[in-house]
Amino acid sequence: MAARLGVVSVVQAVIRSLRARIFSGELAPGTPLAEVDVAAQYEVARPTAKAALENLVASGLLTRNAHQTARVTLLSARDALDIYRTRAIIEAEAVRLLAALREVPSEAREANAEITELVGASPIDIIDPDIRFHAALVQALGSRRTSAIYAQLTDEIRLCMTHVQDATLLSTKDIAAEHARLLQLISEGETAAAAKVLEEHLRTASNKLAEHLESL
Amino acid sequence: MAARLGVVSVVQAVIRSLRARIFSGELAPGTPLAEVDVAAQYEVARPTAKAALENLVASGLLTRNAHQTARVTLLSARDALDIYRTRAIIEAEAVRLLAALREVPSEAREANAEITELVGASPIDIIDPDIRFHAALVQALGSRRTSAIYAQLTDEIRLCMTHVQDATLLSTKDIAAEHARLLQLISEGETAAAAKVLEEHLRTASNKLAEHLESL
DNA sequence: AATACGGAAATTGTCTTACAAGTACACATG
DNA sequence: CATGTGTACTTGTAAGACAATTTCCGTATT
Repeated sequence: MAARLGVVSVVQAVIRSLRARIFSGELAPGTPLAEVDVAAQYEVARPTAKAALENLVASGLLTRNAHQTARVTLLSARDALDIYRTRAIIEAEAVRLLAALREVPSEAREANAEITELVGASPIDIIDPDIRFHAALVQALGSRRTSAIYAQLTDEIRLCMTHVQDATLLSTKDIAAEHARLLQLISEGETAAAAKVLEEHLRTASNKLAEHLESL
Repeated sequence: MAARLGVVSVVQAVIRSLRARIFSGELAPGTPLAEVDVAAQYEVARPTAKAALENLVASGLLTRNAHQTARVTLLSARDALDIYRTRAIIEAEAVRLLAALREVPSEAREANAEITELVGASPIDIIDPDIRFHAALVQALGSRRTSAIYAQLTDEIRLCMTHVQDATLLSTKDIAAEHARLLQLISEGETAAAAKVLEEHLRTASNKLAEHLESL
């Protein structure tokens, strides 16, 4: 049950901290993270810092070439479109299965309820429930590997969000409404229609996102 | 252009060698790989061996718990079904796109021609062209991340193959015939039928595979 | 003045050594 | 025979050092 403790290993702890700082926006895209600096900041040995950085590079959160210092990944518009296209493949399949079973995951319903309550809040606050909503759909597939792959994508999706930061790309109300419509189609067993709504939902979101990234 | 050289870094070289040995069957599933042993074999420092092992653990080729020596992953029947289910999601989407464009990737056609020529050969020899056939379909999606994810899955697929080793699960002739039928449906623009054939192709393969793994 | 060359600084890649911490297995003991 | 303990083995982390590579800046040349 070590997973419930905050620290499993020093490397893991550093990884967690860096991830949190990246997602919070404290470490903005492009920020350099040298091994010695990270080691000094956390008071750990350089190999430890190195291992943490390599892990984050593998996740796509950091980018680095050989003999160059790692930097927080700066995603392009092309990247955003690619990420959303990939997630759409997985989520569409999940939605088709759920619709075939006419099974609406309770976590998805709860996450969307949370979004509905946050109509006036900052767009940053809806990132978390929004991600939980979509993750709940994928989770329903019940595939360990599909979920793992989607979790990886989720990291990059969150990174996308930090790029746009406070920019309001879509209204909270619209998002909640589209989610609700999707859940309704699932409950009605409309597999094709549900998949179509999801794909359209992701397409409009990624277009807005790409448009915003292009303007940077 | 360092990628064309055999050695980019020592860690990478060790990773490559271990991967090859795992896929060749020299390192059978369950084989323990202690850090000190790997370091001694390749005459590298333990941290270097450690980094290589950690990379392979991340790929799923090796398995290890904290403070325990890594072992070549032993896949269960459940794992095989999960792997094939996940790859089916991605490949089905690729096939649907290709059929919509009526575009048959030349690499897929060439890979299947290679399989056809190997009707009498050992089942091990068709692993490579078979994997290339399926990879060509996914490559056609033109998505960097989808391809990367599929490449990861490919590692586990190859690992599956080493588990069954010489066991003839499906006849080479049948495989080539199903591939040919799939390509034909793609060229005819039969999106739904092509996807269905692919899913059936993967389902029968994974069932045979799972059945065989269950009996171990 | 612009460009090419050369060198110094910074950073990563790897190795060596060392010790701490955890796990597993055998052994002794009740 | 079951249980607890201790030891050997393995991994986790640290500290220091040197090699290799890249980047950047200053200098010299055209």
